[in-house]
Amino acid sequence: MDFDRTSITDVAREAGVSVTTVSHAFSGNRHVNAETVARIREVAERLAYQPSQAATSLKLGTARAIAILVPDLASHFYVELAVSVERVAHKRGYSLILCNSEFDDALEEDYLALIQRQAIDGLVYASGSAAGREILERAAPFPVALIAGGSNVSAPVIVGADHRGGGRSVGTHLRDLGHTRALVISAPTDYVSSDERAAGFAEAFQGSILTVEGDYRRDSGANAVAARHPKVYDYTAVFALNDMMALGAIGALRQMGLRVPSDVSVVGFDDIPTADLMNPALTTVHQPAATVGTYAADKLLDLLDKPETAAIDPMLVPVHLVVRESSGPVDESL
Amino acid sequence: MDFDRTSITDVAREAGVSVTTVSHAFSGNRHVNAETVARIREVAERLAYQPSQAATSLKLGTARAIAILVPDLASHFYVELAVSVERVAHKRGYSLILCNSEFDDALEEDYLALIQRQAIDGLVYASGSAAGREILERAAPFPVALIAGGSNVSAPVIVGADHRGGGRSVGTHLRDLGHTRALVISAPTDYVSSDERAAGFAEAFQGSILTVEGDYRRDSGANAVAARHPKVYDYTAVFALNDMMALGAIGALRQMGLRVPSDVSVVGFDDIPTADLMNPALTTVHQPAATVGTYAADKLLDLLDKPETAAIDPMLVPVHLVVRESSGPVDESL
DNA sequence: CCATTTGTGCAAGACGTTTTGCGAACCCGT
DNA sequence: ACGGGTTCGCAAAACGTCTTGCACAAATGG
Repeated sequence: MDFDRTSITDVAREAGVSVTTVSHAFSGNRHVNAETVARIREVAERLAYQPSQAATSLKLGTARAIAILVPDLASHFYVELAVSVERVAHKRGYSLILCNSEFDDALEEDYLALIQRQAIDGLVYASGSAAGREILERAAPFPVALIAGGSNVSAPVIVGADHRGGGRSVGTHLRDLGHTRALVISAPTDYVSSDERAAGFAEAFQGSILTVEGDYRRDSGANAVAARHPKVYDYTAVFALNDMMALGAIGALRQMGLRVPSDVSVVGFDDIPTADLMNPALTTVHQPAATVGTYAADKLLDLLDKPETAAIDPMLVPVHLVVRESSGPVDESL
Repeated sequence: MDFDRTSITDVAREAGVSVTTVSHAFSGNRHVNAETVARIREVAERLAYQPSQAATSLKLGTARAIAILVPDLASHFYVELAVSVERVAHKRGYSLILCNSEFDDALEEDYLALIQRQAIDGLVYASGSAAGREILERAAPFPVALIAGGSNVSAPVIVGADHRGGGRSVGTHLRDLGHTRALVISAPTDYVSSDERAAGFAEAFQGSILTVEGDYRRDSGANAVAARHPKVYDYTAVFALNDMMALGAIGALRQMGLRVPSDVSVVGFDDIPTADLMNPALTTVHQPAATVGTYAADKLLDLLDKPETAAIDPMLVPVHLVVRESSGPVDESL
């Protein structure tokens, strides 16, 4: 297929030096005359020489790559996370391998094999499944940045948005509006971020709460309210654990002839890019995904690039409630 | 740091066989007794052995990885594309390296170095920049799947959505509605997909067209119409080359006190997941991103996995117009 | 002019696999 | 007991890079 790849030997020959010198010219490991370096650089450029990834990787024991493992790249938060992680990885000379588990434990396990393979030097783990966490424990001293951590798993880098605080601010908001009975559309409970959001909400809301499990998708939000009519299950507010489900809920509410927010208020979580364009504009919790991703990636790469780096304290990134039109005071006339 | 990695030698010792046999047990390259294979498998499992990626890569000359290069992962189309490509890659035993050029030619060049590095076996190139294409030419016989191809660049796999057809259907739709003067909010012209959309539109619309260049973001859509008031620039319809700009345009129109679609119709492109929830619901062109991505990845990997595969004819995936509420007949009373 | 520094070459080993030719056992049926 | 098949070990080479000890020349300093 491909016959001739330009190797370090070719560069050496062309530049009239030994491979030793070429190698040192790049690594800086041994002093090389400035002119020689320049000449080598020029030749390498001309021949489009790049050292074989596999060879350097094998010799140096480093892959110059990290991976990001997310449960659902279709979700806005994870996209923004991946983008920000990719940006710092690239800036620091690492490649980013994308792993999308789609909430499937078996897939997660597949991806985690990249560690044993030494195909990656570090991992940004943003999929909070119980199974995955157990696996992470096994991979013990491996450099991983845990996103949306919380709980009892330890990792060299832990950073997350303040889901509990976010949930709490939603609870407060709704309670202040006069609501006392709410429906929360939750999500698979082995994902800590969901648990935290729901727990924070319960803490602050202090009213009666009915919980229906969703799966983060629009349909599940719609189904949740469709199966529990507000009038019969008696609630005036809905807290969906993400925006998509909130949107689904609003749609279903509409179809039932109910108005948002005069009949029932709906609050989401994430603040997707079009949340402000909805009708009504969605009240939701804004997550600074890029901040989280950038911080996680930077700390993770610090760990890899400068071994003298100490362990880092867990970091909690604040979130904030964005009040728009989908939430309002309870209609006393009811 | 890490002292002991379980190598193939460890597995051999533990299973009481030679490394030769272990290797053959996995590769199937030489017949090995079924019981022996089972024992080796069991031991490997127990020791959590995975062959070193670097070593196999070096020996076999294959990285078992491909990359996807997109201009903007924040855009819905590219996310869906990446997700579908990742799915196929994983299913077929490849890793996917994410490259987000952010419309920056320098970054593209960085990423393309992965090819020389032999860090990837193939590439899904979805960033239609002129510079990138020129680079691709240099990497000549490299297995690349070109997305949104068109134009004159050749590649082993070419697959794209029918942007021209999509643009055409928008043109037809608007013309049939009675519009004769339109504003198109375009995008950097060295990206072929944009050119195609605009060209198709012009073909079918056959009215007077005013073009303003945007950058695919909401703001640029808003700015475009803000700078050209419909009443003074005299148009009754706008075609934005993607949904985000269309949404921006609608917002700006609103702010000018104009109604959509009774005063001016707005059509987008992409059909983002919340397009149907807008107010008004957005008329747009649906792109089957997953179909494109799956096809591209499958064909690309066919090329890598079975060398006997012949070159593939370019494939054009049909798109379709989704008429919703943001477009309507011209108001004759004006 | 001798001592030191600077710049480089040479050769060899290592990283962990995969592959291959050459046997050497062993089992089977006859 | 013999030819043929099955199963496997051994040893060596190879993939492309980095590293290192030793050597040697040229340039520099005193």
